[in-house]
Amino acid sequence: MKAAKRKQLEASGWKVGSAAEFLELTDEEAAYIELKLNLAKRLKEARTKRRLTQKDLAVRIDSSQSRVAKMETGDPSVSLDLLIKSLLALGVSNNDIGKAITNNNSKAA
Amino acid sequence: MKAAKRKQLEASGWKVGSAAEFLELTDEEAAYIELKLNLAKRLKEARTKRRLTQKDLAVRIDSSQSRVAKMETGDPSVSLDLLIKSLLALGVSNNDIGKAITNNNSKAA
DNA sequence: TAAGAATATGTCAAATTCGACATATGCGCA
DNA sequence: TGCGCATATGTCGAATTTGACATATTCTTA
Repeated sequence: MKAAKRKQLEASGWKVGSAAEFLELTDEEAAYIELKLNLAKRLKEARTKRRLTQKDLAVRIDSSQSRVAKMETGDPSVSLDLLIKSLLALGVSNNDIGKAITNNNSKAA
Repeated sequence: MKAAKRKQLEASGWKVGSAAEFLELTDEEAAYIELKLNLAKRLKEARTKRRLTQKDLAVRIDSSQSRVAKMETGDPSVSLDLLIKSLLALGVSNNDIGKAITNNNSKAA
């Protein structure tokens, strides 16, 4: 795994105890995190495009600002369920959600 | 909402108390269910293609046959997290997961 | 049709994720 | 600099999802 990706993950709330521990991520775990971060990014885009604050969105989905913040940083404590339900609440279609997952900035799939 | 879709949802484990209650599904709820059923379908495809039983898959993902069955029928008690982690465990890529969500058999998005 | 294998359904205590709250950090701008 | 607003982080009891188990149903195939 590349250092750049590690940085991305760390910056996104994934606590990495040690380099060794980090490198023990299986492909499956890495794919899961990547998928989650793609959705997180799409959520932030959708929200800011609509000029809503995290608090605004939180009210819409009966949640809290802190949970929205965690969603957008891909915090391990948030589920894909909540992320996807939030995207739907913002009017993002299933098609666009699928595209957000498919659109990987990385080189390989 | 069309009767055909209602049938599909009922056949997939979504208990519908009454027609009236059913019709109160918001677009958002309908989209969520559709997305989940798309993943459920893809999971069953991936598993059967690999000639695994539900029990086989359950062992791989440290779960149980009954939960795999619920995943494949789109049972309300299973999260998108579990569904997606199971797909990844079968070697399905993020790209293919995105496509499974995007590939809607329905007319509109 | 009978028997066995695979899948589906219902329930429950344990584990995880939730919203809420407090509080910290960042980010303009007067 | 200091103030106001937006976002991030840590924690907690409540709510939801979990694997496991029992059991029912469906599918094969002999």
